[in-house]
Amino acid sequence: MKKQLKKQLTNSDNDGFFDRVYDVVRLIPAGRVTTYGAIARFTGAPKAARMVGWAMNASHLQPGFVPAHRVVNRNGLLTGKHHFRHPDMMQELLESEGIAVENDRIVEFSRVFWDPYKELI
DNA sequence: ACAGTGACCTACT
DNA sequence: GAGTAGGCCACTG
Repeated sequence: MKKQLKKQLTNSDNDGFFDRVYDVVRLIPAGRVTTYGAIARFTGAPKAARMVGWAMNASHLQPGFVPAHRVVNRNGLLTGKHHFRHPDMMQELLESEGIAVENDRIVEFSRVFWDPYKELI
């Protein structure tokens, strides 16, 4: 575990996928959210959404702040809430940023959705 | 070495 | 529309 993470942290023989993922996630403004798929597309691996999820799993070990709570699945569902220190932390973080969450789902998801392609061009 | 498992998504029945 | 299959690739037993 530590070895692999160290590899990514040191960025030695890494193709940069994880780092690009973290970079994009860090660029998500407060009060907006994006999806695993959107990040995967934007980082050049359209079908590697699961890897984005895995990257989020290790995001808390990254240097700096990685707002993993602003990344949800395509339906606006908070599928990753159980991987936070507290299961309800994800929802509370989102609500503290002005995002309404109901039944583990983001209300008005299409309105707060942040598309890297539209915002980072 | 190998098979199973995932914070997922798209595309095809 | 629901259900299935395939893809991505790191990690685990």
